[in-house]
Parts: sequence; C-alpha cells; structure tokens
Amino acid sequence: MKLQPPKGTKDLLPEENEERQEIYKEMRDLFETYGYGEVKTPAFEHFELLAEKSGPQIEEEIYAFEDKGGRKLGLRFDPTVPIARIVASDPSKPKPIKYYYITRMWRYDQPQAGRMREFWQAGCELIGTDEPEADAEILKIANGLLESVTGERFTMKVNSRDISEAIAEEAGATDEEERMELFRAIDKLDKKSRREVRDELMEKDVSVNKFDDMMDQIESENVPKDADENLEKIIDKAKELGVSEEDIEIDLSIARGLDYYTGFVFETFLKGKEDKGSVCSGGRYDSLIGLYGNQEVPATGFGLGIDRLLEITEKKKKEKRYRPADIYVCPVNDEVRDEALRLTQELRSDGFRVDTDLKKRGISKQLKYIDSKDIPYALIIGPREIENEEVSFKDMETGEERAIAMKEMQDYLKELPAIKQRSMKKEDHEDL
RNA sequence: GCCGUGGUGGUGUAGUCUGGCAGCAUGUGGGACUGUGGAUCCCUUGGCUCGGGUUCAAAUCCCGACCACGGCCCCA
Repeated sequence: MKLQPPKGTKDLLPEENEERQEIYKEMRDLFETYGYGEVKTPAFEHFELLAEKSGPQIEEEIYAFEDKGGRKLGLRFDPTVPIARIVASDPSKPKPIKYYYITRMWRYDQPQAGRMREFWQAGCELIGTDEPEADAEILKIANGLLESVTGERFTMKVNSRDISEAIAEEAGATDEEERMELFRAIDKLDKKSRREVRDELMEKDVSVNKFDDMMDQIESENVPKDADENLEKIIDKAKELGVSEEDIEIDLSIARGLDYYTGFVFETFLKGKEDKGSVCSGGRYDSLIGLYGNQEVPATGFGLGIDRLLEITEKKKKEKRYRPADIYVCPVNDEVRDEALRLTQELRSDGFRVDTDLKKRGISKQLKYIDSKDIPYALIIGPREIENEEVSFKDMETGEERAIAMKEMQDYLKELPAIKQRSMKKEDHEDL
C-alpha cells in the first residue's frame, strides 16, 4: 500500500494551508474591490469542449477519461475555457461580465521546478468589452495582486499580438505553422541563447533568415504604427490606474500562448529573479468565446500560478507552527478534570480558542505538549485554585505565572496580546 | 516521452566507494519523579522504495520499475 500522494501532487497540512488561506482571503478582497465575483466550475468538462480550443492532441497533456456512461471527459487544465463556456451558453448576460477564481487545475506534465500535476491558480476574466481601459484594469489588478500578496515588485512585460504578427508579416513568414514556430523560438530567448535557438530552428527546418529578420525588428524596437497605438493606450491607462512606470516594460519577444490571445498580452517577472520565469500572464482573447457560441464576445484576463508564486518569493513562514488553540487548560490531577473540562467549554462558548488535556497526562507532559504546539497561554487548575475561586495563568513565552480570579478571567484573557491580535484580524476581514 | 541526480524507522542522518550483526539523533506511545519537571531518567515503537540478477553473503554491486528533485520537449 503506497502512502504517498500520486505523482505530481501533494498534501497541504494545516501549517501550510493556513498561510494559503490568508493569501486567498487577500486575493478575494482585492478582486471584489474591482467588482469581480467568484466562480467555481466543475473539475471536469466534456473532452470535446477542452479540445475545441487546442485540438485533440491535448489529450496527451491532460487527464482525460471515459466515465461509466461512456462520456469522454477531461480534468480542467485552464480556467478560462469553462468560463468561456458559461458566457457562450448565455450571451444575454449584461456586459461587462467580471469573474474571478481561485482553484486547482490538472495537467499531465512531467513534474519539475514550479510544475505539479495538480496545482493552484488564481485569476480573473473581464468579458464583453474591447476598450483599452479593460486591458489596463487587468494589468493593474495583476500588478496589485502580486505586489500586495508578496510585498515584492514585479515587472509587467507587455506586448501585442498585432505587433508580433506585423513583424512576422514583414519578415515574410506567411505560413501559420511557421509563424507559431518562430514565435515559440523568440519566446525561448529569455532562457536560451540566440545561437541555441537558431540551431533548434535549423533542426526543425524553419527559416533562420526569417527568425533573424524578426529579431532585427524586435531589437530595433521599430514597431508598426497602428498596432503600437493601442498598446500605448493600454499602458497609459494602466499608469493612470496607479501602475508605476518602472513596472511596465514593452517587450516584443513576449509571445507565450499566442494562438489563444488576439491582442494585448503580458507576462510578469519578479524583479531580480527574471530567470525563474513568469508567475502570472494574461491578455486579450476576443475569439475564444465565439468558438463555443454563435457570437464573438471580446474578453481579457489573466491567470496566476499560486504554487509558483509562493515558491519564487520563498514565503518563509516555515518556522511558524500551526497553532490549534490560544489557551490550554491544564488540570493538575484527576480530581479536577471535570472542573477543567467545564472551564474549557465555558471559554469556548465565549469565543476563545481553547483546548484541554484529553489523554489524562500529568502536568509535565501537558506543558510539553503546549510548548510543542506553540500555544501561548496555559490555565493551570488544581484543588488550590478551585478553593480560592481562581486559576493560575501561565504565559508560555516568559514562563511567568499569576493568579487570576475566576470572575475576572474573561476580561483578562480578552486583553492578552495573542488573543487580541487574532480578534482584530477577524474584524479587519469583516470590514471589507 | 527523453536526460541527470537521488531514495536507510514519522522526521533528520551514519553506513554504500572497498558486500560481512543497520547505528545515532529527534519524534510518537508508555512510565518514574506525587503542583511548574517546558527539565531529567527509563522502557517501548518503528526503517534499507519495489521486483529481478550476481554472490557463501546485498542497504551496499548490476538491470528494470516506481517516486522525489532538477533539466529537455511542451506549455492552451
């Protein structure tokens, strides 16, 4: 019996999950500030729907299976497809539609750095408008999300499919397949040298001359006029929304996913760690929804790899242990166990996070347990305390101890730093 | 799908080159110390990823699989 999770998956235990829940909460609040609503779509879809966008060879790269009714299904590998399905199925929804998601996805990939078979992605879609303001909003949300969650700065590298297509046109690359190969090659340049990329193209029998022509244009930043104008507008609007100048960079080599995007595209890199690759990318996809319905609906959006984000920013809360309770009630011996249990329950109904001994252990082992769980306060109760109608309060960090009268206890506990902090945090969330 | 490195109690490790009783630490569980011992001491628990091969003998050498980490391919 194998006890490890399947290849490319992992368990999230309370320690790590607690940290993530905080991040998700922050993300939700931000999306909702901009008027987006959360959607949850099924884990699996009709295979046909998934294949529509990318062709049947997608089967090699995802989890696809047949159910007991003989339906061909596949696990979601991209959150945009189900959302496009929803919109295509009801084109009468008032526009714009603003949806966001925080969810897991699956791809049948070879696991490696920043790539799991099951992984988490957050993102949003803004559907029903093709104005530059819409793309600017997407850029702003992505930027704000990255920076507020990590406290780091990111470079938003932007480009436009129109520009890339115009460059390809000028280089004489007319064949669709050839263009894709060339874009793919250009996109690799952040990881590979120009020579290596050229060698690969030669092996694939793709014209190296066209590649060189395109590179010359990209490097000269001699951008075809019309295409450029719209991108400039988007950048201007994003700046108006508060994205700082030095966070935006036009990079004509950004080409990832071009067969899906129709206009504006962007990728984001953690400043100083550009070699780790993009953590968040998005852009405009005006023809996807039309694939599923009988009506073209313009749309823009982005997706963000949560696991990858946490990995490259090294959220270093490793030493932070999961704290199952703030207060632990320690009965000193068996005589007072019932009293301890009563006290515990009373505090719980007052809203404190309280635990007590359920293993009939001695006080020494109890203190050791409290310490190992990072619980900050202990209430020691024994015959002496009961007689005086008090408890011995122990601060686990300092080791100091003092007697608190039973009736004053609630007020005293409420004012403790670790407890106050938690209830304040709760209120903060409720305000938003 | 391909390539590289690795896999020893729950966790961290020694042992692998040079085959010869699998060791240490920590954790878990129990106990002693009869209310501060969050200590200390004692006991217990539990392991060579799996399958073949070589050998008198395999954690150790060889082959394969699986898994992990990293890279390639691909990335909608």
